[in-house]
Amino acid sequence: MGQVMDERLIYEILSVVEEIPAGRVATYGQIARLIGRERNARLVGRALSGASHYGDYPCHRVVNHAGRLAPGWPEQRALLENERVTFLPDGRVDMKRFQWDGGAAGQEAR
DNA sequence: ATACTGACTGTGC
DNA sequence: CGCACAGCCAGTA
Repeated sequence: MGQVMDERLIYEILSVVEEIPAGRVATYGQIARLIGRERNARLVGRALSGASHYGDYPCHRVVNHAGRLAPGWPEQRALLENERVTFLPDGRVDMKRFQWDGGAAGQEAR
């Protein structure tokens, strides 16, 4: 079957996603930068759209830089709330509080 | 091959 | 910080 982008890329992305701690969220660009593809943030989203096909990954902890959740996946909000992630009245995640440090240790949620 | 779309981001105001 | 616009990459028509 065919197409799916390089499995290597999928593996790198999922490898990072798997590292996201519960109660925290990461942005597509953040993940893209960690795998050396900062300009491929959109590709990360596309890859995650089929991540479930590769196994169980906390792809619900990945949101865009605005804290907006993935369209067509309202269930994502419940998954995050279940991890103590609070939402703003606008329906966005409070990135200031829940954005993952992404490897830059030293930062912790208060 | 070109055009449009999308789980995106950065910059300017 | 919020809105508008441009840039970017891959898939689909």
